[in-house]
Amino acid sequence: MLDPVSRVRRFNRAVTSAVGALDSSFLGRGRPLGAARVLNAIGHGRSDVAEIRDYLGLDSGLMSRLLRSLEDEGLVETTTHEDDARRRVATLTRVGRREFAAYEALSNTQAEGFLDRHSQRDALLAAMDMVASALTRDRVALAEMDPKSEQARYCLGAYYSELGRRFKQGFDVSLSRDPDAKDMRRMRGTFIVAMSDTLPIGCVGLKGTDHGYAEIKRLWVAPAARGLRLGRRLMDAAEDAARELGIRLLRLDTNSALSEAGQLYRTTGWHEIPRFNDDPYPDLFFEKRI
Amino acid sequence: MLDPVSRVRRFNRAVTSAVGALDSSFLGRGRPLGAARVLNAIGHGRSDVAEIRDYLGLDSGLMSRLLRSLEDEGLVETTTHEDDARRRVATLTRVGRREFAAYEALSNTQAEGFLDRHSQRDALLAAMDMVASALTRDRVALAEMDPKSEQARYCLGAYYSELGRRFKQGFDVSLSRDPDAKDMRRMRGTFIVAMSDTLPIGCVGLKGTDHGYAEIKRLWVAPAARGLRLGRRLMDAAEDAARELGIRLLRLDTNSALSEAGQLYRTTGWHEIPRFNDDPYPDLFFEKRI
DNA sequence: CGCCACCTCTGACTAAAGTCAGAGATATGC
DNA sequence: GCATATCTCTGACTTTAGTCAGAGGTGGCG
Repeated sequence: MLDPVSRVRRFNRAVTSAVGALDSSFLGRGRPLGAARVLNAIGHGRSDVAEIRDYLGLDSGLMSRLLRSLEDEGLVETTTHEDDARRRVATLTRVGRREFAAYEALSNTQAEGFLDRHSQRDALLAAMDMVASALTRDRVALAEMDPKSEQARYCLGAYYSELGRRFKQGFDVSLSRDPDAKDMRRMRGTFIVAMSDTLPIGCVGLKGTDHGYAEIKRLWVAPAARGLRLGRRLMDAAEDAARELGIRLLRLDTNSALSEAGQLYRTTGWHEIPRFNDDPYPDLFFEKRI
Repeated sequence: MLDPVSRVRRFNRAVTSAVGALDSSFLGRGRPLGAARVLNAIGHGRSDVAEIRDYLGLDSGLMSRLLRSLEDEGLVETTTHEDDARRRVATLTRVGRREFAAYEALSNTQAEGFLDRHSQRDALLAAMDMVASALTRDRVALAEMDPKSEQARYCLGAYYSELGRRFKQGFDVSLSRDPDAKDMRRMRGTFIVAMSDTLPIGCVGLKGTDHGYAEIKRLWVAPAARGLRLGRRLMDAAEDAARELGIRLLRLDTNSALSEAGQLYRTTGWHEIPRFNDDPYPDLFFEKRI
């Protein structure tokens, strides 16, 4: 009843029945689940037939038939791919977009209804983020993004507000040496975001300098994603990028209040060096030759 | 991407694919999912055929055939119900129990594997408890239980350790007026536990006294279950039980550090009264006429 | 150009799940 | 005791999902 494995299994039972309910609400629109899934995949912007097939794990014969049935309903049109006439591209018709919107409304209403009934929304959402991140850990994708992109800005905002919570004296970006976005773009550096499905759950910046080293900046892992060893993955990716750019020496600064980070650096080949900048926030400085 | 509804929907996508994986691991034993589900329902103690059918949401014809196929495999035996010869009762054979154990092992290994890969186990489990409680809130069952039962003792242990965390001076049961179990049993009082599936998520005690009133004691809601308005449900159930027992006046003591509790009492017809005992921990005293 | 790889589609299947009506046995209420 | 309801089971379906082989067109490369 109370051991960890039973708790996981209780969770499994709870979500199995919830998923069942979700599926059957989708059947309410008079279309088999398979066809509904294809329609929704197209609605969410997947247009290449092979990509949809892959995403939904369908056999090519089955996929073809499902697509045909959606065409017969007048929801979908297929054309051949511009660059490769073997491939087909599916798009929603006007009617199809309306039908897709109806599915979206169903999902949104369901989600809102679930949240509205709960009076500790933020805690519940945080728990859902954590579980979802753990369940999809193998599908977390690291991608280089512009440091001004929406995803990157979300990560940085979350990072700053976390520093504000964890530093006794709070945190004010304007007092810190906020790295210039252009130093975290190729070919000077890069900015990497970890995406779990549509949610950014971590980031790291590699900031080029003119002093013979590059700096690691803004390493952040969302609270919901801690425990997935994502910090290490992000650091590895940043180092790989640095090597690609011909960088041989890395430095970083951090604060002893961020104990997990210090722990990570110490166990991955970094060693402490004396202060190398006058930023007021950091009190620990590291270097690594790669 | 970042609004609450998207986060819920990301969670839905994550669990949908996880549930799919869980289902297909069950197919590994060479039996269709329907038959495996029936076998497992029987293994988990559901024996009445109508009850299983209801639980799994199956048509009676389908249920009958699935049961027949399990009988043909030699896994299940059916007999007629003792009290009602129309009903049938299914039990596992020796082979059936072995097969059920294999499914159990599969589930347990899967759950352990999931936990083992995560380095923040406790946080993850707490999150899973919270999500599971929210998803199954309509199936939370309040049941009167003996205050010495395993479930009750679990709740009380969790309650005491939470008081220890929340009171500045900590909490030591032996210093408090720990209610005698026999005062929280019918006909003097009662003890109610809220069960979500197999997990106790809340409790409340009604303690009979010889002073013309009964006391509400040990109101506790698991952190994972907060936001479900379970405190109110438990209090209502305790009041109902008090009425049944002919009790007209209720009292309780609490501590101002437990702000949610105080809030609940004030909004549900209780009013503050002077201290009526010498317990060192409470600093707030309430009364309610029912 | 020829060959091979690749994508999509169709035909021909199977398995699993689910539906529906009705038969047969048994319980329940008047 | 009889009508009616309830439970299980069987037969006869349908729908959905999924598999497999092969046809026919296209792309890429020597």
